[in-house]
Amino acid sequence: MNEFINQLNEAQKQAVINYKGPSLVIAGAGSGKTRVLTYRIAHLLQNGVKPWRILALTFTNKAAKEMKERIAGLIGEEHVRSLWMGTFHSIFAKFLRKEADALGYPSSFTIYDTVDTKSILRAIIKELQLDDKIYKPNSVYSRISSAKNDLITADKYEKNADGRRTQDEKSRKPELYRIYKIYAERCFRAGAMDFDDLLLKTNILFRDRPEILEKYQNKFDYILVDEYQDTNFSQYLIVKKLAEQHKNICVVGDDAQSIYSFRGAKIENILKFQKEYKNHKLFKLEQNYRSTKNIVDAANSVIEKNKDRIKKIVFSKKEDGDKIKIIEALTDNEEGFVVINKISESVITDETKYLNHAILYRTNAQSRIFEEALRKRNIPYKIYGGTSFYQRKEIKDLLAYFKLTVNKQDDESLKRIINYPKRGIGKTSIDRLEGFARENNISMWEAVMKIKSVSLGLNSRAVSQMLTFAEMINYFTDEITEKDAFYLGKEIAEKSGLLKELFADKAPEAIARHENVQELLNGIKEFTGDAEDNDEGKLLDNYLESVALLTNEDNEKEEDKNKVTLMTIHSSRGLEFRNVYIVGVEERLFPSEMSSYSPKEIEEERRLFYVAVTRAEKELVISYSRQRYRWGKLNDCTPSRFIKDIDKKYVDFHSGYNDDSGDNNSFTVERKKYSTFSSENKFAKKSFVPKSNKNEITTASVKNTNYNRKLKKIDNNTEGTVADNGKINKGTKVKHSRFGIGEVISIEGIPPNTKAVIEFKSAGKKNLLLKFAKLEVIN
DNA sequence: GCAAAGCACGTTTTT
DNA sequence: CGTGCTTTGC
Repeated sequence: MNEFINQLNEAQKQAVINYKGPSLVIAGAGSGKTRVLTYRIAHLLQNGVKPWRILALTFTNKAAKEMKERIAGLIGEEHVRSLWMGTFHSIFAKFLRKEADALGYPSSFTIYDTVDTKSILRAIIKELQLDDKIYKPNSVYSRISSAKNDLITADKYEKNADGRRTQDEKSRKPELYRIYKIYAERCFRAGAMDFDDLLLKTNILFRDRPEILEKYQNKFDYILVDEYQDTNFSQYLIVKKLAEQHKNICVVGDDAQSIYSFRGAKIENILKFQKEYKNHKLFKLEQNYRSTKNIVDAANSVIEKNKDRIKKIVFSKKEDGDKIKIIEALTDNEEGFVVINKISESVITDETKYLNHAILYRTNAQSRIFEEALRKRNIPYKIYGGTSFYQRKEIKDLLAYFKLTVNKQDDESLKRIINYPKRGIGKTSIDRLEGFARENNISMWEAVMKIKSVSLGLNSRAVSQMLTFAEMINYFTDEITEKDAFYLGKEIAEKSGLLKELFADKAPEAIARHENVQELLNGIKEFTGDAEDNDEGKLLDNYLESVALLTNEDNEKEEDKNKVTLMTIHSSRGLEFRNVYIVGVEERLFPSEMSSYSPKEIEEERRLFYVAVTRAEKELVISYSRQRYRWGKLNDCTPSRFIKDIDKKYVDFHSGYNDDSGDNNSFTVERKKYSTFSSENKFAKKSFVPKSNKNEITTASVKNTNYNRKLKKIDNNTEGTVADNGKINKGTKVKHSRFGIGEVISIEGIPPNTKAVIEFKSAGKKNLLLKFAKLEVIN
């Protein structure tokens, strides 16, 4: 009947065409899970189901976007537009705005991210005069988050409904429930919800307002959930309630790839689906289309060590392929060089392109070393994760202006910007304002409105500045419906003085910040498109809605295409690369030290390792180091137990790790190569880079990490002071305006970013960039 | 009220 | 080792 259905194997096909009633699709790694989901939706649409009657829930924006594109490719874009497809958080945020009234919230409620939440918690802990060494904001946060995900409200928590208070008392945090209570009240009063609230409040809404639940039950004929093994209790219950009416629910997932229990995901949800829906259909996708036999079999041999799992046999019909290479390095730096050399070799021999390579690590902190090594070799790369663009100070500042403009109750935003840029409103003034607001149960904004009629002992300048500030925000608010998001956003950036502040500052980091703000404005421009001034859905509040739940850049840029990928294993799930390098595979790092006490958590770490292994199509390299810096201290490391979990017949040892493997020579070779390159470094082997545009390659990928931000600083200022590099070599005696006299110990990097390590007589060892350091050569 | 300097703390993983 | 927060000194 339908052409595209014939592209599927039998199991996939069955999972696509049996769309009535509840179905469980267990999808092994690389077995075409997304394919089944997208074809199933396309099939539904072709059978006359209206797109707006389909709800498809994912965990990432990226997954939703990709699926939309693929469905559009199958049956045309017009069908896709009105699909309800998105993350749990974004879809239910939309519903909550519509139904906000029923919960006593404004429909323009603010969404707090983790950083906002933590800073509020920190403030509450302080107010309650609790010891923040015992009540660490991080652990308090995760405690509250976990309660919310289990649908324990602050009231229930106080009543000790599920024994949480007892637990807290045992761990000497008896006051936790009070923090939760105050936090919840404060959010409510500020008209704000955090991530977990978006799900919790949806549940409360469905519980307390049956007629609203019924409306949404009737709204959707078909419900699909991706990565079902990652749902927490709150999400599980939302899905269950929504599906009650029609029971056309299809959940897709893989218990072997469940890696988010730390944030409340319940692997049981997928395990108990079969009991819960008696007449369900079960589909198992077991053929892996991604990887060679060796890789698939090796992965199987690892996951077999886990007890908790649904039995399935993932298999590949591809060639056997190369064995997995295990590489030992002596230091973390060497690990970086060895891995980057491998990539370089593969690309030079024309076997692969940069985009075929991915470096996967357990923690974001590990990325730095690989960035450095890549940069030294002028290899283009992109980093995912780390501090998101939207969490940068300057971005949060501007967004705070937007938020306050839309929602005046938002105290957090007000505090953030009332004196930024500087208006002469000091900390004491703000504290008093806040104290007054709390005492009178009003928002800080309302307190400003009353500031003239009460005496808080503030100086008159602070008072008048506060009023001017409020006037400005009011002016912005008046414009919301008049101007589109881009126009108003730009106006706010200018009139607030924020752009000016950054522009006036010639410090390199201020320039980078200025550019970031410009980049945000570009993003708004893109959002607004070519819309006329007050088109529906193109206003500032609409933009805020769309941006609140974006964590990482979802828009891959054209220039980012041919680059080596660096990311955590968590964010790699669902992706595939020809060559994969799993790095830092050491005890206490992977598995993480924090999970090493509980067998359950070790199993989760093993699943994580399984995810990493199954990302590779053809070549897989696993590396570990014997020594590694941690918190500035050098530590000895041992290879991870997971390496031993792989059946030996799939593995090639390139190191002395395994004494009986016999061949230690190849590793010696690796190490020699590394030292050769590192010493020749200053001659910059540019021929390795396809287009020789120097450091711009890395500049283009400037995005996330702080390290990257520094790169950006440097590249922005190439016209700064450039020292005469030619004269400065190893051994040269130099004089620095601040550090005094010293001697150059070593030089590295490629001009104009040549770096020197200099030992100063009084100031000690310093790492300096020659183009910035005004050095005087002395004889 | 503001800048510079000192110090504590952190590393899981993310919507 | 870095970052960001708090304290200190003008």
